[in-house]
Amino acid sequence: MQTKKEAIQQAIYQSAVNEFLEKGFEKASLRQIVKKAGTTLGNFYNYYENKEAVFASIVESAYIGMVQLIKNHHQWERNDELWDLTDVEVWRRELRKLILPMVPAITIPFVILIEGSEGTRFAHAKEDLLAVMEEHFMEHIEEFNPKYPNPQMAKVMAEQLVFGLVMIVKSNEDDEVRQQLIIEEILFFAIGVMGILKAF
Amino acid sequence: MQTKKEAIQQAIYQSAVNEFLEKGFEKASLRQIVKKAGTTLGNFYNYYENKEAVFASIVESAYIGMVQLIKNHHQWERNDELWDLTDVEVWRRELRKLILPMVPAITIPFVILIEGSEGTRFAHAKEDLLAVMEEHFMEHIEEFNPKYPNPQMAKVMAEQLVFGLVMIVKSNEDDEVRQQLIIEEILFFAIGVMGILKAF
Amino acid sequence: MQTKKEAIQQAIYQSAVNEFLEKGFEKASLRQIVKKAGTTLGNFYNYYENKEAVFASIVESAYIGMVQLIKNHHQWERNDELWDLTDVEVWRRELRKLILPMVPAITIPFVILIEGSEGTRFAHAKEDLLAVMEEHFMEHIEEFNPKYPNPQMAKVMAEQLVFGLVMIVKSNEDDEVRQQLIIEEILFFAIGVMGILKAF
Amino acid sequence: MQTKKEAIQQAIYQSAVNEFLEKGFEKASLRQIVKKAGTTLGNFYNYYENKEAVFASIVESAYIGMVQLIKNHHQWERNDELWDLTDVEVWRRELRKLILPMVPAITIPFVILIEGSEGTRFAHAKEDLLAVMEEHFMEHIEEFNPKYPNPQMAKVMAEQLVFGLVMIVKSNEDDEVRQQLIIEEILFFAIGVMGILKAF
DNA sequence: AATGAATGAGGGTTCATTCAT
DNA sequence: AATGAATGAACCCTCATTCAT
Repeated sequence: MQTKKEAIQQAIYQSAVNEFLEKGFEKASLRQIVKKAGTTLGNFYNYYENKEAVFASIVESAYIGMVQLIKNHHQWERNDELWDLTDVEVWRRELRKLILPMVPAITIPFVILIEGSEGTRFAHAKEDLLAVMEEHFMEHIEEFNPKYPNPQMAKVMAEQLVFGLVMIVKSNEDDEVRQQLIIEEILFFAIGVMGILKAF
Repeated sequence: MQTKKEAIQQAIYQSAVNEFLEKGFEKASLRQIVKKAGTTLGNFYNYYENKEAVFASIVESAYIGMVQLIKNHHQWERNDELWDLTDVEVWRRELRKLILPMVPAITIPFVILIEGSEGTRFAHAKEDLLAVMEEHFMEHIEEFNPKYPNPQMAKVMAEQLVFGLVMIVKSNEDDEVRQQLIIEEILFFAIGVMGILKAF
Repeated sequence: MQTKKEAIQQAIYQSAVNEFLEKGFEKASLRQIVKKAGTTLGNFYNYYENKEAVFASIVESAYIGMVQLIKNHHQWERNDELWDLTDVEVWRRELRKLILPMVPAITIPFVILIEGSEGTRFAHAKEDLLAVMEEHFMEHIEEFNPKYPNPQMAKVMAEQLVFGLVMIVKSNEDDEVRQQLIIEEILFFAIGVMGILKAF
Repeated sequence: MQTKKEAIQQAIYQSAVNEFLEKGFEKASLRQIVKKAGTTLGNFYNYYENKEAVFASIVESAYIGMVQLIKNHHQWERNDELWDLTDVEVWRRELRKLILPMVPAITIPFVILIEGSEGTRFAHAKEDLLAVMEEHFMEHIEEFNPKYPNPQMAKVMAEQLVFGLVMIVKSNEDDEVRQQLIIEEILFFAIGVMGILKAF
């Protein structure tokens, strides 16, 4: 049975998720959070140490997952022959295998971590991820067309891809749909990147 | 000759641009703006009616430009044969002609309008633009592959493209470079979109 | 045998002693007290009525002792010939006899009563004691040099002596040492007072 | 002419002096300060950066004076023959010459610095002064009676003397009286210390 | 044109105490 | 006997805006 204590904690947690998702850490108002959770400001501090603590309780595991992902980033595409494929549908199938394990990490807490961490000790998370991804795109450029004249696109691609994943999660609540769209998103990037690299 | 009055107005304006770009309208602090502009809080109100007025003065013409762009969106790609091209380099050349007139609109005020309008009467601008672009992507889907099973990608694409343009402007101060990257960005989208549509 | 109930009460009591000694009544935090006592805020109220009650339980007997002391203050130095002595060492010996009975009253609770009572019903205790002692010093002045031009020193002496006793207790945990220093303290005052009175 | 601005600043300053003197930094309430100054909490921040800033404005020069005093502490009693005097009245006269230059430093801000600094960056000032004074008393013990069995009294003396000066300032508003009492206070200590050292 | 004083609302946080379980 | 949830007031501080000078 769920005790009342847990019910309120849950209510605060959920209300905080909504508030942080909508406004980010700094703009989020504890007064707003507790009001929507049906309790009082003083009582909030019986459940969480402070504003950052409830934020941390939301994003912490997403952060840990992200750190893992970054640590293993050299394994992201092991089979190099992937890039030789020309049939998009085959590509899609191969990508799915590659991407599926990462999908469960891409959730609302992940979105809050990326978009709403300013002002917290997680503020560096977004930049860390972007740095790795930029480097990753850079490696593709080096490999496929070292003479590509716009390497600044690596950074743009990194930010854009992360932002795209964030948008997919925010706009779609169903897990199946999210999964599908994430595959499409990454396929889209793979095709686009190869495309602009080819010609020069 | 620039009078002193104009100089102060300019200083406030520029300081406000920096502040709004960095923090958005709501988080921006008038105290910070006037301090960096070398004047005082009270004097600010001799030049602008209030916080939103200076924001508007920055963003207004970018907004008008955007509205124009939206109004003419059906003309964005007049020559349909464009999509039949297979040589990327030719595509790039054609796109350049198409895109160049739009480039001057994609500036810092545009970025502020898109990213920092929350809490102002321009808050809807971003959504308006996204709506048109989503519709635009939708039309491409209808035209090239009506059976494409993930039409939600139209929205993702729209948000992503706008965000990419914003990132390009924020990360690159040189006009030439911005222009170049904007072309690449749109080329990237064109290729990517055609790619994921092809297979189904 | 000490029951568990008594053990907790003891723990709270001791924790409160430390907290009140360190911060005084008003700055002391019940949360801090119960945490260090290993129990909870709610449970505290099963043992004490409120914050002031636990303070009173610490300070009460010291207060009663002090009231007794004050009531008998005319007996503090019965043998007037004491003041005729010139040999310091003899003085020290006589003072010891006089002072020893008072020493057990000068303890940590006494210190808390004097230093930390603000905000409680014991707040007046310090002033009461000081008033009597000031009067006492005044009597010495009257007796030995009625023309002494700085009778305000009586008040200063009173405050200083009490404060000195407090410091001795706070800085020295050993009973023997405390006793020794209290004798020295009072001897120091006796000599000093006689000294400044003599000359005028 | 005193402008209104200065009047309010003065009112806040004076109100803060009273509050800090009475309660110390931590217990002092800005709300109380501004209420007594006849203004509002928000307006306080037009005059001072924060609570600690107004505190600093009160004690800063007293602190600087104290640091100077400590730096020169080896000069406190240059003429060693002072201690050979037996006539108290001569002693009093010599002490007066020695002490007078220090008297202007012993003011209300000094009292606040010593008694009310906890929680501020001046918190160490009291201990610094006490350490030097304890050492100073220790030197006297070493010089006049190295076998004195209660060297812990050096610390007690230090705390007591400082406290005595504080009390003199708090209890007497007239500068002449303060001066007179400070002389007596230090004479009292000189006599007392020499007295308890003599016998062993 | 320029200053900055003044206001009032809102921000996060700590507190002693009460109460249902 | 024990828990800790709940309350409401107080804490320091920042804010955009108004206004008298």
